[in-house]
Amino acid sequence: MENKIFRNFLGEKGLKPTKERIAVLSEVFSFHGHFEPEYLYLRIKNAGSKASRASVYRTLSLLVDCGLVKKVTRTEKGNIYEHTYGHSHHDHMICDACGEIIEFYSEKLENLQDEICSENSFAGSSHTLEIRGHCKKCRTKQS
Amino acid sequence: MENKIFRNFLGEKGLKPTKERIAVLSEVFSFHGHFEPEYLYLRIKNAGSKASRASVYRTLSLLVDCGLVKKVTRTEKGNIYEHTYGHSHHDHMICDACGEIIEFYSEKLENLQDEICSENSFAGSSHTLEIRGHCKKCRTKQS
DNA sequence: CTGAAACTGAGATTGAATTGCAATTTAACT
DNA sequence: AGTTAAATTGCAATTCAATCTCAGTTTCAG
Repeated sequence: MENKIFRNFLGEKGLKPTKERIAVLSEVFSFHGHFEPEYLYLRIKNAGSKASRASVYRTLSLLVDCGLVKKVTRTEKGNIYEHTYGHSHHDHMICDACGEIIEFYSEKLENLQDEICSENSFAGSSHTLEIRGHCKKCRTKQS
Repeated sequence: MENKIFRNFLGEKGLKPTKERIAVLSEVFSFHGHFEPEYLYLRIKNAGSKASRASVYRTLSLLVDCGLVKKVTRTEKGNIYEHTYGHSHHDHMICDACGEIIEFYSEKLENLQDEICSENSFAGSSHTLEIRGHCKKCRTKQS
C-alpha cells in the first residue's frame, strides 16, 4: 500500500517520514481525481493536519520521484497532479474553456501505438496523450 | 504566404501591421524548429529589428490566434512554440537513453482519436502524443 | 540522552508572463 | 499634407506559481 511504498522510498534515501510528509501522502490518496498543489494544501489544512505550502510542494516532488504521483499536465495556472498507485493507465482530454479533465482508455489506441512503435523499431515504455478542445457543456454553451 | 495571412487577420480585427509585429512574424518564420519567447526576443534584437519583450509576447499570442504558430508545450521554464504554417502535423517518440526525437504521423491514429472524441462528445481541436522508450540504436546497445 | 543531520515554516526570491499607462505611431478622413 | 481618434509601444510595476533561505525544531541512531 502507498504508505509502505513511500516510507520505503524515504528510508532508502535517508529521508524521514515526518508528520507533514505523511499528511500530504494521506491527503493525496484520500480522494480520487486530479488536483493542483494549492487545492491539496487547502484540503490538508481543512483536514486538521498542518503542512506549509513549501512542504506540500516539496513532498509532492518526492511522491513523483517514487512513482506514487504523476504530473499530469501544466496549465496557465500551474501544474496538475494525480495519484497513480492503484490507478490504471489512461489518457486525458482537457477542455480549453472550463478546464475539465476527462479520462479515457482505448485498447485500440494502445495497440495502434504498439504497432507504430514496431514500425519505427522503437521500444515504447510509456506515453502521454492529451487531447485539447471543448467538452460537451462548453460546446453547447457556445451556440 | 504567412505575411498575407497575418495582415489579413489583423485587418479583420482592426489591428495594425506595425513594424514590431512584422518583425516578430518574420523572425518566427526565419528558422525551423521549436523556440521559447525569450529566444525569439534575442533573435529579433540580433537581427537588428526592435521589439520589446512585451511586444514579442503580445504578438506571439496573436500568431497563435490566427493559427500560424502553435504552443507546443509548457516546460518548467516556460512555453515552447513552433510555427505551423507549411508544416504538417506529427507526433513524437523520444528516446530516454539518447534523447533522440523521432517524428511520426499515422492517419489511423488521427482517425481513432476523432472516434474517441465523438464517443465522449468532445470537440477535439489539437492533441499532443509523446511516446517514451528506447530507440533502435539504444535497444541494441543495451543487449 | 545527546548530537548531528534532516526538516519545517515564514518570508524572500525567482522568473515567465501580463498589465497599466504615458508617450508614440498609424491611418482614415478632410 | 494636416488633424485626430484609436491603436500600439516600451518600460516598469505587478502577478503568481514555484523555489529557496535560514534560523529554529524535530528526528533518530548510538
